[in-house]
Amino acid sequence: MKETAQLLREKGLKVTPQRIAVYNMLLGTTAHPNAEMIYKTLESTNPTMSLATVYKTLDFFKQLGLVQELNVGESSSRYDAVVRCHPHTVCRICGRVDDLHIDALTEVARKLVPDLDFDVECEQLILYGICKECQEK
Amino acid sequence: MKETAQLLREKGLKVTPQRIAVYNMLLGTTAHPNAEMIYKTLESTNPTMSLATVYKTLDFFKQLGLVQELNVGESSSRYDAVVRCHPHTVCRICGRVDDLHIDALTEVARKLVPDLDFDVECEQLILYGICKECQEK
DNA sequence: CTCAGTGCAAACCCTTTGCACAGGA
DNA sequence: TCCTGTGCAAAGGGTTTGCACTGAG
Repeated sequence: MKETAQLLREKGLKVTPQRIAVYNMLLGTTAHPNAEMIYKTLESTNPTMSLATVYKTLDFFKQLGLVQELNVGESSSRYDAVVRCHPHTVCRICGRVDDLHIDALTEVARKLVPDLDFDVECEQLILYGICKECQEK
Repeated sequence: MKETAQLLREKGLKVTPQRIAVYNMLLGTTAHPNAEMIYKTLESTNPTMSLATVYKTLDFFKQLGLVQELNVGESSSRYDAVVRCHPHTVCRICGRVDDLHIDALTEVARKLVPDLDFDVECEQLILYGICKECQEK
């Protein structure tokens, strides 16, 4: 994708096939993959890609604010190209992680917080439970 | 503490000095320590205690619902003897983790959720930001 | 041409596991 | 006594690092 290359270039970064591949992969999914999943997905199209590069690239994007790291209690981190704070649901049966597009939660959290002696930069809401598919089984 | 021993006994568990020590340590702190911190704290009073036992004990308590595992994005998990779902603040400067006793947040989250095809069992809200002490520096 | 990015393997950290011994019930 | 819990050391999984090579600018 051309846009990704341009985005990186604008930020003054070197544009490499690996970086483009990782970022595009994240843009094209809502599955909140971890490094391993990203690596496996890109393996076929980018045969020389290494897992270490995936980690380095993700870390790099994170510093730049292009990518968000998400920790839902698993052993490995998941990644999201949507960097705006937003709530997630995590199914404890199948493990799927979904976005919740309910701004109200974030707004309420923000309103209740000013009384605290705490300067909130980002609020992370995770709902643990059972997803629709797993309920039906 | 006698209560801890009794609590364990009621649940039909063996009462060992290690289990009592770990549970009491968690009851007596609001610092949300990780396994390493618990181990270091107990080292002086329980010289034979091993880190592996701390892990095993914490895992055991978790299964029993006596302790809650908390993941705030660090490499290691933190633990809390308060098992009721409640929000936390995490300072990105000093790393301290504090409890937030604002039920309203949880209630709002619950109210907004029924429309979803998702059966929520526990909502976890983490506010990332800067604590009072770190703001003052 | 230069220097940052990549790929590999080794190192690293946190956590779990296997196994013999110790100590609660 | 019996069996579970403990402690040690080794293994395990995810992530990071060191270093020589590659390739983008």
